[in-house]
Amino acid sequence: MTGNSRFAVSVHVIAYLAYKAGAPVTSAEIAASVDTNPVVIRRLLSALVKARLVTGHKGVGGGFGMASAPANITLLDIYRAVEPQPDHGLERFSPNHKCPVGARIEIILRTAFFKAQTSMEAELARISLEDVHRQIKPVCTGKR
Amino acid sequence: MTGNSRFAVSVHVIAYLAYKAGAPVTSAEIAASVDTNPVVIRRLLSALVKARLVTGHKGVGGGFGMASAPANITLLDIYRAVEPQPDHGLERFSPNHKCPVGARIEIILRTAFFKAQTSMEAELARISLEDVHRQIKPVCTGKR
DNA sequence: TAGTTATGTAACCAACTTTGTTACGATATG
DNA sequence: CATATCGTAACAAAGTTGGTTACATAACTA
Repeated sequence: MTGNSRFAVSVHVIAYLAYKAGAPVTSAEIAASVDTNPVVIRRLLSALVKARLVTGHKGVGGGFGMASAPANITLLDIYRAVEPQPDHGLERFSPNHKCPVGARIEIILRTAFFKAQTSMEAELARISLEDVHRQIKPVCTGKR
Repeated sequence: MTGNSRFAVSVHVIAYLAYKAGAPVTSAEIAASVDTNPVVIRRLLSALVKARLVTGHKGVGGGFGMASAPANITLLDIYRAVEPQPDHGLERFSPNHKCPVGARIEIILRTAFFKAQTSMEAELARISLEDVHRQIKPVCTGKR
């Protein structure tokens, strides 16, 4: 049970917006789909709006909607919008620089983590919201 | 300050063992290099011994040492030894399955996370402890 | 065998993170 | 003006992490 669910929930949220494309969707409605509190959803949507992935409107008849076509949004866009830069534990890692190992290990680890992270992000960039949406649609339309 | 430092510290620990190759090294000595408590080091070493990356001996003249040549150990071996399988937040994510999005999103996310994780691990597998050791050695030997 | 050194691990604590919740102000609609 | 909705602060409960103490176990030395 390590880490947080912000990214997972955010993908769900945007997938829901794509699913309900057109009409504005309230945080309460999305919360019902995710099974959580509307404030949790609004917190994430706040970050997604700042990243220009989503638009939001207050007041009667307000709610949220996609800011662009699903084909133009990747999972990496969502990941970057809601997750801080991972530090892989280097924040709380300050070895003894008087030891040759302690003096050099940080830059070595930074380099390794950067490669690993870059590779992971490239994989997320290969998946678009359209890919996600395509796997949800059939349940509602096809099959009769 | 997200995540933990187990992997980072573990790489430091094994790099230190490689650096001190031959003689057994105590948890207290490693702790001085990492700048933490010996128990923290022994906790990680316990996992590394179980993964057969490291050997340990009790008693006078005891301590830890590498179980194989640095060329035969990759960062992925260390990662798997000390980190649990990441769940990317799916553990605490149980959407409403009555909603078509909630019903399908879990498997979609699982697939995406698996690809991302696999890609990241492949990158860690490309870095051996010998690569790490090579970047530490020069400080102690060369340059005169 | 006694004394010393070192590991193995349990128990506990403080600090931090994460999520859910209440509350309330701001804003848009009609 | 009344209502719906967002935006965000404040707080609590539960879990994670790293540091610390404590002590049992094991191995070496004399």
